[in-house]
Amino acid sequence: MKYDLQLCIGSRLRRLSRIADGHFRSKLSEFNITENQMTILFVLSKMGKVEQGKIGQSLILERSTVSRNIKLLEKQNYIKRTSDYRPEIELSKEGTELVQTLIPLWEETMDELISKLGEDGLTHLTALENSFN
Amino acid sequence: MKYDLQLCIGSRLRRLSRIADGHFRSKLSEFNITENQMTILFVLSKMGKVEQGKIGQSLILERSTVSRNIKLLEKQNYIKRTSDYRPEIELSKEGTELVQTLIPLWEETMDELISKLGEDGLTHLTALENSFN
DNA sequence: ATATAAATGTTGTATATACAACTTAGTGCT
DNA sequence: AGCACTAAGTTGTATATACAACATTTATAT
Repeated sequence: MKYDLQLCIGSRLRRLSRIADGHFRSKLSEFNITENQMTILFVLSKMGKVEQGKIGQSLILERSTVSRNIKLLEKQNYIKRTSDYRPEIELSKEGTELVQTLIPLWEETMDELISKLGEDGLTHLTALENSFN
Repeated sequence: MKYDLQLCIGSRLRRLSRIADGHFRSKLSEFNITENQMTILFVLSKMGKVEQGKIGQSLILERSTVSRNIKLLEKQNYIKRTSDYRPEIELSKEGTELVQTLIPLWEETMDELISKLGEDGLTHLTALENSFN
């Protein structure tokens, strides 16, 4: 055996992502929103009015994942979209307000995680990302 | 804004895990097996005959996830389990053979990923894990 | 020994993700 | 204009995951 099976990079990253998600999710329990949807709202908050496809490009999410999330967010009136086949998406007033509510919670979670990861943690994470690109 | 929204540790780890999974998955296309199931088979290969719950403890997987995967693996005769309420699980002959087939493919993928991550990559990953524990 | 509590397994529900198939729209070529 | 090609959105299917509800088994307390 060249490597120990415990070293599997796939299962380790899956686990890390489950842990991080759990932290964010625990802050979201009172909102009818998932971590992933929060991320999409944040991206929209940054990008303003954009084609749906841009969201996936920005987060490297599959088209279908974006499509379904957009539908869920629209159902809750957090986003508006034009009726084109390739719609343009933007936050609604409610969505903008929700983002303002979520940001402090998100920041708390980031504080929590960064205090766990330590100063170097983010550096390690960035290093991993850079090598994967 | 205390942090840039792009820094979100949750979405970044989700993305890293999607990338790594993609590498493993591309090697598994000819097998009727997922990355996660492969990991479970590998754990069983290490642990021998164990209670189902030990699998989840080892991989930090939810009971329900383990339960469903065990069912899928049993359907393909890769594992055997006792008929108790808390069954003991072990690889079948087919499962053991599959593991032997998968190990070289898994090693190739690990080589690929490690060549991307570089020497320090694994160190970074380990550092992240240690701080999350 | 029996009742209660704790641990574990299963199942239902909802989202996340990948991938394939299909739809629709836009582009370029002739 | 008409046709082929491409890009993007949607939907279906299957697994991954979380969480809740429920079932079963084991442990504990009296």
